[in-house]
Amino acid sequence: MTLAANHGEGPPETSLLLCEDPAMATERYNPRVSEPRWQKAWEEARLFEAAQDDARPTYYVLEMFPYPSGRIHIGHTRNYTMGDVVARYKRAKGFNVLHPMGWDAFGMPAENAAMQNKVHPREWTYQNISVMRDQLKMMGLSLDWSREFATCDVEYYHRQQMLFLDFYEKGLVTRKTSKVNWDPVDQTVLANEQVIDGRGWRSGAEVEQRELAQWFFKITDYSEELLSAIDGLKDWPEKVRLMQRNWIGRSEGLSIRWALTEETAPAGESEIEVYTTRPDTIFGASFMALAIDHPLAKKAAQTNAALAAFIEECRRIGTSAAALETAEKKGFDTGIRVRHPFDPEWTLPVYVANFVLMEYGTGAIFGCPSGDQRDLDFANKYGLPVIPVVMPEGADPATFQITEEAYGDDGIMLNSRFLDGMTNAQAFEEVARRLETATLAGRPVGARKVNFRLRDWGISRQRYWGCPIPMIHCPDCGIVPVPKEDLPVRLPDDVSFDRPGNPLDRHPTWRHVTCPKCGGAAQRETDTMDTFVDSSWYFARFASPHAEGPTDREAVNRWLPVDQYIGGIEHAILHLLYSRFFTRAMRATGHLDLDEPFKGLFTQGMVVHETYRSADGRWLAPSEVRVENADGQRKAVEIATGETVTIGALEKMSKSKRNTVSPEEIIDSFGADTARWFMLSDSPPDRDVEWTDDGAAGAHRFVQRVWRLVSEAAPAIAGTVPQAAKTGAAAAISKPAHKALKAVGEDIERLAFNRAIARIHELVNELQGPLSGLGAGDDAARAAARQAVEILIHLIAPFMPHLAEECWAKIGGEGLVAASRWPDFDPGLVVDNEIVLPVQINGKKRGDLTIARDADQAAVEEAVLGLDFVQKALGGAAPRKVIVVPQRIVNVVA
RNA sequence: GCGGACGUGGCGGAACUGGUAGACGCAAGGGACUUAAAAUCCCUCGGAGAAAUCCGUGCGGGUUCGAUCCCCGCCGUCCGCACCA
Repeated sequence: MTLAANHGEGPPETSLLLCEDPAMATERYNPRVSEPRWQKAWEEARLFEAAQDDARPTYYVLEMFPYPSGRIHIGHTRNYTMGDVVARYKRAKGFNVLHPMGWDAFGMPAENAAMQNKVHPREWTYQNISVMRDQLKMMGLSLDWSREFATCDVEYYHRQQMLFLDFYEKGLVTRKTSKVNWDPVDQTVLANEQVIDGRGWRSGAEVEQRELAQWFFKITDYSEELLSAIDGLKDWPEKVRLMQRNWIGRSEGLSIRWALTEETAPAGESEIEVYTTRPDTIFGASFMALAIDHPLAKKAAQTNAALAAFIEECRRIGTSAAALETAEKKGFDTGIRVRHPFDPEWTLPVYVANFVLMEYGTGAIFGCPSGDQRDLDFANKYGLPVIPVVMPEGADPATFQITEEAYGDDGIMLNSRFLDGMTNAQAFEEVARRLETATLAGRPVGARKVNFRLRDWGISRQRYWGCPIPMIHCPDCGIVPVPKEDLPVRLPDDVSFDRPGNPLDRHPTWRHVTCPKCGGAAQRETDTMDTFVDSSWYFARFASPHAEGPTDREAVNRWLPVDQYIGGIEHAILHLLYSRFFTRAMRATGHLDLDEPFKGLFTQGMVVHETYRSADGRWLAPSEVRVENADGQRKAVEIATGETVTIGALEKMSKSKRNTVSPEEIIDSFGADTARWFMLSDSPPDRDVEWTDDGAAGAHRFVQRVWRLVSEAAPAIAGTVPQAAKTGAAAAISKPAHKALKAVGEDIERLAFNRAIARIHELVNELQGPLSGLGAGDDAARAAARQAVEILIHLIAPFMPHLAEECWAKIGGEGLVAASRWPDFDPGLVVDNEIVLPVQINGKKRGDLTIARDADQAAVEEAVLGLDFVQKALGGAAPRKVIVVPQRIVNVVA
């Protein structure tokens, strides 16, 4: 049955359930009544507001804040539930917890909505926020709403403009003309990170290359630091650390200056500088290749019409990044020749080639066909020499050849004069050493150089709904920053969205200002900032959301770094790298005193759901489908038509595939606790979880089961003083409770929520019997039961906070569970005096041995050899060996 | 092409540092209660076998008293980067 088909019927509301004894009739737990009640109680007690003047140790847990798209998605709720479990647990452990929430509220969907629905982006955004805030509140999240802000609040972007000006003063902002990724549909510039397979990440349109003057943050100033500091991020997933390392892309090589021959050099040119990571292969060089934008290529084209035509053709074909990736490797011989740095008699042709990138290295390469497949293809196409210079160890230099497949691995040098016989690593050093001391025009020919793949961060966006860049263009003074006292630069309200492009550009008055320097007529910068800027420091603003400056330094230093940050893997590079840069830039400008914003990072999996498709190809929502189980086969039927539906793969919930289940539906049917519990059970939090109605129903059964267990035990334990029992029958109550208490705490610390949940299930299974048979006379059992129930309530509280409060009230607990301390386990109760040791014979388990926990090795060995099945296996012979792993296992080798 | 992760019952998964493989949940089957249903409770649930027992963590080897875990070689799935010189 689908969830929505169940909707309405739902679980019985407050029906009375008849138990064996009518006097014990237990009302079903009704989340629809309980959950709002406890949410109100928490809010009134202001339990989740983090105090600045609190001596307890701080703990900052943060989930990536949502974009206010309109409704909370189920993926959000899983993310926030994880953070909430941590927040509630840490609070119970005595930490002063900061767990804030805000809105990543600038961005294009608001403008798209404005264009489609004639609604102002501001109105659309704040309306969405209001809806989504209510939805989040229904989840029972322990958030500090007093710190809430949206990045489109003028109070927030005002401070962001302050930061921009500070960064500018510090030299961390530049304006440069550069080739940018232009999205022709959204009419805006995209960062490299926003181009996926040559297409805009949002519009899906093929991205074009354009030359534009843009504002950049100089993230490359921190390339080395951002890379090396990754080693210190011990509580980050290895996967993310690796992705960041690859993205920064450090390589060590040599830059080499090649002299042009005098007779072929264009006027005023005398050399080409190339960057290589393989200087060892320099004797395998057979051509040079320049990017089409390389200054020398441009110069040569001035006097060479055919070359100019070639460059123009490449530019035309190569306007989109997608085309670049599939384009054939093509080159054009410029006629220019260079001299080999180790042999002035040896000259090489200089080509202009469409595959050389101006943005990386120096925009020029030397081609070594034998060591690089792309160079080999190029050489074969244009009939250039192929000289093998590196061969696998053990190969014969006399016969080793390269024809169709290049050899790019490590090996031994050949055909390389003074390098022959060296390893390529030795040859690298030798070439570097010699070229560093050789000179050309009075300067060294070669220089060791570290290169990075990372580019500066272009932040200009030709959009309205973003943070205005506080700069002014004066015809006389040039670029002039807006004086800080003139901030904020507010977005105008009266804008139109009837055309694509930037409404700020065509606003009648907004852009016209007087120059702060000369007082003359000047123009405002109409670009706004990339929304990734907004999310690069919001975590710092939460520490002091109402501070006059961007941060209150004392507060931010106190709370940061974020102890546990939780979000999707899709932000492994962009958002996290930008935030790491921003933190450093804010340190450099005196806004805080730390390097790394996020101490612990956790990337959670998605919530996925089956997809349903009708015979005529329509996607069907789960609520439109009934799934039946017939002869062990699952069958889906469209409710409206009765037609059979194809059950498709598990996919991320999406509007297009219609495989969504909304948080409201779930809360309506089962309550927030059930949703929270289900989303964290079964699947490990870093993996995807499949939303199934059966699973949700199972979680709800458990909610009711806990409620029944506690409320049925309540009469027997009300007014009883909790007391653990170490011996006797009551120990069967205390021991599992304390063991679970220890294990669940450890599991939450490790974010192993699925394991914690399994442990709680076990505890309930173990308590079921003893608690249902509680006699009035047995004081020890009642005291132990009281304590075990209190422990159980504390264990479920981070996951199912409303149910925990209801249970707590039921047994007459004082105050709120949300405000109470996590109980301490008794170490004496989590170990048993007698243990059951598995006994193996030749590595296979053949039986058990029950023995005192502290029995020494000899005693264990003796007892094992006395066991019937051991003696039988040995057949009277002495064992060859007996391995006793203390408190683990015994292995008898026969 | 480069880099990485993963592969365990019908399903999601557990198994800590090399020490009882399958915890816990879901699904399924059987039973109890009920006029009936729902709810609840009990039992079964990797494969073969009547049982003893044997086999079993993608496949093939290896190390070890002992391997889901470590090593070597394959196969498969997923992810990231990708003309990076």
